[in-house]
Amino acid sequence: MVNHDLVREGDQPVYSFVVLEGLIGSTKYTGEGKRQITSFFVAGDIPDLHGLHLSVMDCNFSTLTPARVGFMRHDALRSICDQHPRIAAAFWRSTLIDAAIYREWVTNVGRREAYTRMAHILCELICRMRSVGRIEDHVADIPITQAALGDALGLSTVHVNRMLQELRREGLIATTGSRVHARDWAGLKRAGDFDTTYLHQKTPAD
Amino acid sequence: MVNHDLVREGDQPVYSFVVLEGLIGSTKYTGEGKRQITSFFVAGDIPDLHGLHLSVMDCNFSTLTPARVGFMRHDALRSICDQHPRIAAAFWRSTLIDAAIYREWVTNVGRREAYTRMAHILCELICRMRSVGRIEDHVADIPITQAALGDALGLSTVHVNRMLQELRREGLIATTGSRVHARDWAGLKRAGDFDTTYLHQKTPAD
DNA sequence: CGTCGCCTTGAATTCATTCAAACCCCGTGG
DNA sequence: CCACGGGGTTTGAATGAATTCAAGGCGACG
Repeated sequence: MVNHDLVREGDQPVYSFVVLEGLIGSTKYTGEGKRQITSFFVAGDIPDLHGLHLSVMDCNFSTLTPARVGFMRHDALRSICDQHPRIAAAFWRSTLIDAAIYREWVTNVGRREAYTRMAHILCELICRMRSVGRIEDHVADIPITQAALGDALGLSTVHVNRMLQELRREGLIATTGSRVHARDWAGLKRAGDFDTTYLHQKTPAD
Repeated sequence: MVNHDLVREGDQPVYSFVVLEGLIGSTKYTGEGKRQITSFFVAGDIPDLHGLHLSVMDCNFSTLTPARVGFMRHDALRSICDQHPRIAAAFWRSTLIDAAIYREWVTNVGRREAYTRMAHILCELICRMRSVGRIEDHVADIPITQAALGDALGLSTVHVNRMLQELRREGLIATTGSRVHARDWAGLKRAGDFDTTYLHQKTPAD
């Protein structure tokens, strides 16, 4: 159920999919076999809309937690786009926000140190889950492994573990099982050098 | 002329622009003031098409070398898109390729070590310049500073310098002034763990 | 009750940064 | 014509952040 590839690099899919439940990641592998998660996708997102206009996949989409998705044929999507330019524009916009998130990830991985990076990604996850109603009282249910977090942050599992400990020690988060509780949201944002602008949320859930 | 911001984070521009000459970078700054270049744009590219559908800029666009650009009003572009769905689709496709490049950059910065990372970015630059006819005999004229390369790779200037030296020592590249010569293209691609797929070039210039 | 996956811990190592200084090329002005 | 600066490159040494390796613990599940 977890780490299941829905689409693979090199594929030429005729379907896109929408996330109904769980967490999906777009992933790439280096020649050395190291995995990088390049973005998360939460309920409501359509991760691989780019397949509509790019014939060959340049990344994989895998489940990071148990998940449910719904598939949609490309030809159906295309005819919807042709007939309803507003929807086409909305799809386009959605892919542009994905790109904005990728940009932020490059910055996060390239220029922030591990502790800040960790806090930042938690902020993003919480914001995005909140905007689709998956957060209650700053508590997010994210049954993602520390290894996966490492793949998203470009860090080793061991170091992810230490950074999480430090965030707990600082009183910024608490974890019980798969739940992450943002105990000090303002502090977490500060620690993560986090600014929601890049998410382009209509209601800046903050 | 260099390091000139054409557009700034937070702006709500009414123009997009096309690169006519030179190298443009999309950049972001962390709270600590560190710069990350999240992508390059070469002649023919339209870097900030996303401004068409996202009202506020989440990154800057700066010149990395002396450059010439041409501006285009958003309302003009929008009416072109409305009247010519084929052009709209081409624009959309172009932004999707940008996103694919961002994904690769996340991977490059997150999971490849400095030497490989450096080789990889040179491969990308050379491929993209070649596809728009800016390369003769594997020689690229890229008057970009090592500091800028560092900002693109998430590395310090000093380390960029050392990695370039190593690439020279291995006989993969030669540099004279601002010219980079890929002396051993196959070797450089191997060293950079480089696969052109993500560039989605129609004529895989390789 | 044993096993498997995931989390945690410590110590040694490595990769990359930082700091500081020297160098080089090139354009400018005395 | 040469001294002067300035931006960019190069070098070495010391430091630091994160990885790797290896082992142990913890909890869920068959």
